[in-house]
Amino acid sequence: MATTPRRRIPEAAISRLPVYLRILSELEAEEVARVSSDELAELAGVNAAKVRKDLSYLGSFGTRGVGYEVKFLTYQIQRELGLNQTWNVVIVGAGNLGQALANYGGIIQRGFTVAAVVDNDHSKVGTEVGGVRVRHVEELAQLAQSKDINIGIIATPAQHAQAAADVLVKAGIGSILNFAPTVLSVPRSVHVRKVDMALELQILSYYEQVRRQARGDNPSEQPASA
Amino acid sequence: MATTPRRRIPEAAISRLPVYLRILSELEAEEVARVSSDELAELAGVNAAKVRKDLSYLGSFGTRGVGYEVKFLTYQIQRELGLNQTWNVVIVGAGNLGQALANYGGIIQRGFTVAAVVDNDHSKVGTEVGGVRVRHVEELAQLAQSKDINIGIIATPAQHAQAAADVLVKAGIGSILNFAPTVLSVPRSVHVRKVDMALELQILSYYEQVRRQARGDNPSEQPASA
DNA sequence: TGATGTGAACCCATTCACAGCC
DNA sequence: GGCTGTGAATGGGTTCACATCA
Repeated sequence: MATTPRRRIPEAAISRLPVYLRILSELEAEEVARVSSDELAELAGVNAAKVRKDLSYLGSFGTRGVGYEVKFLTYQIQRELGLNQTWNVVIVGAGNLGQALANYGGIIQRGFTVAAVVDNDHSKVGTEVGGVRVRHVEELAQLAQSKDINIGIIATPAQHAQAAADVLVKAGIGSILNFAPTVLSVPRSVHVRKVDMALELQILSYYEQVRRQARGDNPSEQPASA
Repeated sequence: MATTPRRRIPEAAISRLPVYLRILSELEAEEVARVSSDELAELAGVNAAKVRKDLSYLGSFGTRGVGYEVKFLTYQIQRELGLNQTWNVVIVGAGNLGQALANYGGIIQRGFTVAAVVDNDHSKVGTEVGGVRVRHVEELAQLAQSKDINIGIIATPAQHAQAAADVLVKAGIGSILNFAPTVLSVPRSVHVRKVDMALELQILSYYEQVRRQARGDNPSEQPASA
């Protein structure tokens, strides 16, 4: 026990750390050595108090009157997020999306390795996707163990997403990234995050509609072609 | 004025409405006529009070002692989100991602039409992607006007994302869905939503690391192979 | 009776404002 | 002097619990 007392960091703050991290890596590429909370806030599109509060959860890594050392802060955030180690992921579903994800090197980037790709379709098993041979989904539990896989990506059609989640959970995987347009039912201890373009578009639709109504437009069902 | 008094609906509630909508459409496909807040909550993975509160922002559409009429509630949520009309979107960037988005019919679904695809690369202009001819990004403002486009999707490489956003804003587009791993700087009135797999994975990494530490593991940089 | 709709209580997140330190 | 770090104040969102009504 007592590796680190590990203060509880609010979920909202955690979700912003990767944003700061990305900005810091850009700054490092530009050989900027130090950054203030004001600058970082500007670049991250949030306010400075939030940046300072978020960073203060990690510890006191800044220098009063000066700012934060870019490299040091990068290291600390990576450490906090667990990005100083490699995580093995499995992609469930070797269709279009699964293949795209496995091949898109820019997405599965430093720190994440596609250790396995599985599918329930026997005709796909054995083909090569993103540098690994596709295995049958029944082998998942065994693969997860032997390859130390902790994160699963669901890239199946909607109707198979829940079954995919069940298999992942049974294989002992605790974190799931869900690309299927489906609400997954999983034990409370499992973390699920969702990537869903349709949802995002529908939310934007709302704000566009508000804008339209504010302008006084009255789009009675179908906007006229004139 | 006074199209609808339009009460302010909390952002958090808005972001859940598309989830309810999707569940309702599944229920409708299964020919379920009524649903209670308890059932809906279970299917949406939230608690029942939240469902009732969210829905109450739209009006009193349920029946006490009974529940909600699936079709009627669907209609009301669609209406609230502006999904009873068609939105035209432009995709900026005709590379791999842009092409995938334009072609993936399941993503650009009912209510959204890919009215234009633009790119800054002249060699791509004129090719056909997702049923439309790619136009040069300089034509965007003109296209936005003539085709009544309100939503832009950024599918460019990171280094061009801000320029893409600038062009969209200048063209009068008020809502942006950003697939590039970049924080966009836009006027406050513009709504931006982000789809970013790498960010999501990094957040999951954090929770896996917490789990690992809770188990007492001590993965000193590289986990040993034993 | 049973489920909605909603004020009130609670809780988490954001922002303020300034003490503390370089 | 300037910027961090952080208690305190504020605000928004969630949950509770019950009055209300079919």
